[in-house]
Amino acid sequence: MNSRAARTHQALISAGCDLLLERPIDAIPIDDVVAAAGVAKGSFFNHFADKQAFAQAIVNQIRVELESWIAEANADVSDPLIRFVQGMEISVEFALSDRKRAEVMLRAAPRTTAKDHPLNVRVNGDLGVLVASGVFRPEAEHNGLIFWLGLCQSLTRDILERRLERDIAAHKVREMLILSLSGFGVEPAHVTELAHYGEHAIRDGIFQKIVLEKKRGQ
Amino acid sequence: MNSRAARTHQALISAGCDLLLERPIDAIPIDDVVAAAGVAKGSFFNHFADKQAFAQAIVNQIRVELESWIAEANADVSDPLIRFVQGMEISVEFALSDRKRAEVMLRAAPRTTAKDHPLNVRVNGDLGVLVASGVFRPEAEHNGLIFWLGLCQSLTRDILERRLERDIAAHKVREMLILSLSGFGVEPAHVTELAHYGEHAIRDGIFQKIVLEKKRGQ
DNA sequence: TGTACATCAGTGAACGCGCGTTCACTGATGTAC
DNA sequence: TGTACATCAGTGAACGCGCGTTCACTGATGTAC
Repeated sequence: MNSRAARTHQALISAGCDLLLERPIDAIPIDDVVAAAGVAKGSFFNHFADKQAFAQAIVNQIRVELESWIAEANADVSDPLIRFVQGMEISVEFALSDRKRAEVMLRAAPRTTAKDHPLNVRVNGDLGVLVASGVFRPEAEHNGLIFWLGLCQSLTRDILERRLERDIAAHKVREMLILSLSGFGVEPAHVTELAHYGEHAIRDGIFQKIVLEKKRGQ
Repeated sequence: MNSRAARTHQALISAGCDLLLERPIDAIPIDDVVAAAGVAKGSFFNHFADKQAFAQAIVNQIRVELESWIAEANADVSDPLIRFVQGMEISVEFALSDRKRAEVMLRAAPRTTAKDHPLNVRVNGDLGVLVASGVFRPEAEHNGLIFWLGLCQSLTRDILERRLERDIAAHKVREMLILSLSGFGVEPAHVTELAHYGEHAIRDGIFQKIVLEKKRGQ
């Protein structure tokens, strides 16, 4: 795809993303998309088979980005518990530094609880290790994923809905980590340490670089 | 409203509910609704101003039902912790005995985390009492609601998505209660007791009567 | 580097149909006497 | 209880417009020589 085509393609995706913030895809006429993107109506069909494929493409692009962020943040981390916790932190960073995309993704693809969903398979593996090694209590083995995903999603939604500041969000991450890691049965001293670390990771924006780099790179 | 009108009204709502299981409201032509309800197209507009009002009416009816179930189950319960836990159990019972409505509600109205949402205000009050009395750890005060709602919703979604049997769901409730109540800081012996009670409440369907009574009463 | 040609994306007017909404008419239900 | 009338919901054909999709044409980009 040459650069002109790439520009048009991205303009449509971006415009679609903006519009998806306000209303569902079925309530968005293609006229509105092309007007916002500044291209002719016919161009839309050079790039997407139909409106559904368009919506799919938008959500896919976001999902792939999020996956790549998580992969990058966890690239050189060997402790499964740190990887586990960083998943929450990346999600929160996503909500803070790329609000529009985060909101569109949360709305369009309510996170499935399936263990074999691409976003979950890594998390679930780490969870198994943590139970096997006795860091997490045995009850976490089968339902830990549902537990964890539910509260990560709830936390992210709260940050997005209430447009929370970074500092407030950081504090919230600390408390959520205390509640959830205690629930998993992690030893209290370790919980405090991880929660403290998590709060500062968000407050200091240590994952911000990852998110913004990828955002610019497109 | 006379009985003929009431019948038509309910036929439309029921048909709409069935169709909402498969696709979003914008993808459902009114022709399909009236065909499924067995009434003429014009009747639709005797009852609803437009399609959006129709969707709203469906979700409202479900929300009111769920609220009344929770109110009924908690009517003569004075212990805030029991009320709290029973909220999860009613949600699960809802998913088990009235799958269609539960699924439509979960899809249409992703539960907000707002403290003043009608469904949340009672829960949040109980939470405050539990923190003040030292049953829950202090970190639960501001973020306990998000934590709790997130995992209740995640649990319900899992049961609906995977069409879980009652026994499996009951076991899941037990484990989720262990994880979450431990997270809140409830004393271990009490956690075990509540989780055990919760599992049997679902397995024996003690809230089923409430749900089915209201369902039939309409 | 310049020219000629092929390819590929962009353009926007036109089409047409799906679907929301209306409305004049019919038939049922409720009420007055 | 029966009759006459008013009210109210049901009916479905007809309308019309919003919007998805097409297409013939234009202009830009890339390539061969």
